[in-house]
Amino acid sequence: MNYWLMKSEPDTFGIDHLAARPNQTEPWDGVRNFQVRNWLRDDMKVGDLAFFYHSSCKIPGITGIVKIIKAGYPDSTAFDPASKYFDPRSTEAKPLWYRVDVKLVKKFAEMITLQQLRAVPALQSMRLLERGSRLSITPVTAKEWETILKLAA
DNA sequence: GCCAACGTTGGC
DNA sequence: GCCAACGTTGGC
Repeated sequence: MNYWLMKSEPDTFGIDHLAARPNQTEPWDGVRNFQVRNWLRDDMKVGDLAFFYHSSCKIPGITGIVKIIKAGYPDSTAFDPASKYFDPRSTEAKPLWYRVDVKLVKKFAEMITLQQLRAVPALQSMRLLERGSRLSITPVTAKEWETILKLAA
């Protein structure tokens, strides 16, 4: 089983949006980066857990945990000319982009801020914290996962 | 709003 | 296949 960190802008789709969804479930679509696409398509499995991260906001940080409840399948927003994620290179016969479905597991009482994460020596090599890291989904090691969970306690 | 970092595009 | 230009991300 793998661990992940998934970024979202709280103004667009934050953890409270997810909490308000029927079944607290949502397709994670709109990813248009090949590296992340490969993880979505090949590596994110049912039962994997991910931190839900708020980015591009006043206080960025981890706000909770979600679970992958459906593994990679074609992102149909790429087929829809009306969607802002439309990509004519992707077809139903040969899909280019993928998504997974996530379900809310837990919203933290207190957000773990990016600033807090940076201050933890055990997290220095975390993918998220790498210089210039911009990927909307990044892998998290089991060790990092445990370390961060303790911060949430 | 600025700007560093970096992925993608497209001309050659 | 190189690489400059461009666009986007995202923290500050």
